[in-house]
Amino acid sequence: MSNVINESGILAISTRLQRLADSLRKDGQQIYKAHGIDFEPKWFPVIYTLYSKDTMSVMEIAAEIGYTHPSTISLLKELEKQKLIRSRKDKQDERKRLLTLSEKGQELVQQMLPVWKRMEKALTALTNTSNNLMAAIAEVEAQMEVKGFFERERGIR
Amino acid sequence: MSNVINESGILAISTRLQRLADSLRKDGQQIYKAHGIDFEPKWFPVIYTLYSKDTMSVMEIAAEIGYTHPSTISLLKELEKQKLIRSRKDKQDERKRLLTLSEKGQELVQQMLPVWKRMEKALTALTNTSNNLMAAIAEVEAQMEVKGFFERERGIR
DNA sequence: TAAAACTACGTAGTTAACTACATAAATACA
DNA sequence: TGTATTTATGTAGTTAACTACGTAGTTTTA
Repeated sequence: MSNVINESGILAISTRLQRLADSLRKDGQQIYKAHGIDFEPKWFPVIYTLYSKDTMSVMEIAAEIGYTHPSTISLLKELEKQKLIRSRKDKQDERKRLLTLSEKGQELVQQMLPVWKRMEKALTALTNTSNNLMAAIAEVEAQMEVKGFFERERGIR
Repeated sequence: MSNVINESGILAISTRLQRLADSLRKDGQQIYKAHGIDFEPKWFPVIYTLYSKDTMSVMEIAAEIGYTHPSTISLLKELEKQKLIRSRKDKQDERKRLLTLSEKGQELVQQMLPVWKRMEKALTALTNTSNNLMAAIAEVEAQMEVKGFFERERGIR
């Protein structure tokens, strides 16, 4: 599979990253299902953020999970439909909408905590090879902060 | 940025991979534009494959680049619209459609070759940290072949 | 203190992949 | 040899992110 793409090497890195992300997300979906939990992997960043921080506005959540606010809003809509979160207007600033986990959301998190532990173990086993994937991602993210791909290419003599 | 997601660690790995893939693809777009080249990063796998193998059918290309055939077909459509590739029916097997680079496509590849070299250098500089990202991806892909995320989670005691 | 600028949120439409299903040609087999 | 199966391609609709743009509060400033 993918002989030419492997040969073309690093130029196809974005394709490879995408593919890996996809298959991990799909397996995640299957795992929740296998545990009888009605939860989508894409909801994790929002739910985990609200579990950690209790109450946040739309923009704060978006910044925290690193998504744009429209993407965040559509996730929040789904989560409200699932009754996993609740929202109310901020009395101090009427522009803001404050989000919290609902009772159902908190119960679901409690139910998921042991599954998250198992997933962590499985992912650690999967990715703890001689070049550690999580570490590599963090390192590349740091390199990008210093100087992005675009700037680097421009600087090649 | 993304404090809670970094804390939640490996569970958000698919989100992190996705985000990295996205920003590299976007920078890629900018780089082509900066060189006055009318080319989308997503076209790279197909174009590079046809450049290497000369003539291939739809299914062969899909298998080669690791995409589903509908995704491949829609890429091929765009590329035909751009007149970068040409297609003809296979005389031996009337079901098959054979694709090749057009003259314009071959010229564009020649124009892109030096840019690809520069991109390779920039990407190598960006990703060659102590945990090498390309190596890490290859290692994790190999681990997934042995045993996927789903099977591993199921096996946790 | 009214106008300008900014911030928070929302909607519409796009993108780039996917799955599910349909059709036509080629091949296998009863 | 005609029917069933497989293979190659195509279409329709979905998904999960995005950008662009609009509106309504809040804050700054002339």
